[in-house]
Amino acid sequence: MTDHRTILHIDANAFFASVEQSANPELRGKPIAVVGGHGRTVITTSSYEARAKGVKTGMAIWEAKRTCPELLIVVGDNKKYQYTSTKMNEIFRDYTPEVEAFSIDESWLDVTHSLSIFGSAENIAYIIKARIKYQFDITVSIGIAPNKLLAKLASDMQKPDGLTIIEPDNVSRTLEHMLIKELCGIGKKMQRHLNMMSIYTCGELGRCEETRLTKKFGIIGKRLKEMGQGIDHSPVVRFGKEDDVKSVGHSMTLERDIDDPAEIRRFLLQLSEMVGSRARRYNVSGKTIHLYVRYADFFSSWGKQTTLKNYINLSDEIFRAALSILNTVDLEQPVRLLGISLSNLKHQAEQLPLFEDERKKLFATQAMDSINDRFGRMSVTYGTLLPGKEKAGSHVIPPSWRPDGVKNIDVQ
DNA sequence: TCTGGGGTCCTAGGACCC
DNA sequence: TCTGGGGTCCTAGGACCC
Repeated sequence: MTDHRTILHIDANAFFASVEQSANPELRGKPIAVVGGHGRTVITTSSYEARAKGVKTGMAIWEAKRTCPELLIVVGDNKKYQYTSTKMNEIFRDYTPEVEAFSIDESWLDVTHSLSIFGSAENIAYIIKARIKYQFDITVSIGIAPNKLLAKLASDMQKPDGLTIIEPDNVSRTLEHMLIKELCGIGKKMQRHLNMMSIYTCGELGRCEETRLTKKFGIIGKRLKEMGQGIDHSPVVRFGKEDDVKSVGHSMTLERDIDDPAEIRRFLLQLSEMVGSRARRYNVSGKTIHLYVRYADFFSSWGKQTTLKNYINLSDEIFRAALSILNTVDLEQPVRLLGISLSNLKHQAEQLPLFEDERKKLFATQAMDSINDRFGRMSVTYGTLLPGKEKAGSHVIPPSWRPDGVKNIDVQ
């Protein structure tokens, strides 16, 4: 069995910051940072000019400003990023239908069957770079390799505006001295465990006795050895062919820590509406509700879940379930963050409820959802929320956001 | 005014059923 | 009055990714 694939991994450099600089000439060439719109936000992305001065993702604004006083702060605009990402992926699909969006700013392309049309993978990469630069004034780093693991590794090797090719007969030479943490899938903990086994490089990982790895890590031991050898058979999964979404959730860090039960309930209702409206938009309902609380000290937190008999996706049903979880707990500290997610999902058959009052409720919900879609989240909501002035603020969507929505469910 | 938000997958232990 | 055991569903928690 031969695996002669040619895979591209395309990574937009400093994506959110690049989009902002592209949209506003006054930001170009300057250190800028994109942040969320609320009080306790952190740096989501920063431009290369800012990174050169020590600004890093995850820093608090004051911290970043201390590192780089001339830093320009830009509140993120999700719509722009979604639009640009979707358009970029349309460009990718000019070269192969096999395009998989890994996140809002990263995609894999399987160009194996496009090579005869476009000449070479390198050629495709250069054309894509030029088109993205011309159309959006954004640079991308591209990796070309025989599989997804290596293509992603390659795109990371030169930034920004890089193009790195790992030829099949060059794989072992490339991996020999590559540190294991560079591999997608090996994080801090795994790195520490492997280091304790005297494994530091991919070369060492690939040569490690498989039984030694399976003894320590169980089922993934085999996979780890393969990763060290640069083996990866996972396919590029094109748009619309992804697995169904497994959960829908939202969380928010509050502007200030709160302990007033009524206030906590208000935020839970708001989260329930965010989760519910998205579930309804995807046409899914779920029967497991998970409530997550982080306390004022930041370090202590808990999560509790409950599974219902019925599948639900109405905001007030989600709210009631979250509240029933909360009622089983005595809060130990003021609350810093609240989160709700809905899982155990199934696609919902679209059918009208039998009874008049249920139909009315459904129509009311749909009307509310469509108004919120047009005029922004929470334009219309339940009465309990109205007196409150505090809202979640505009959250910057995370890079894990996928163009065209979440996986399968949003695509047609 | 220290430290965001959205996901997936895996494991371990208990309940319950046949 | 021993101690089976496989399968499924559930909760809790951790590691990883962006």
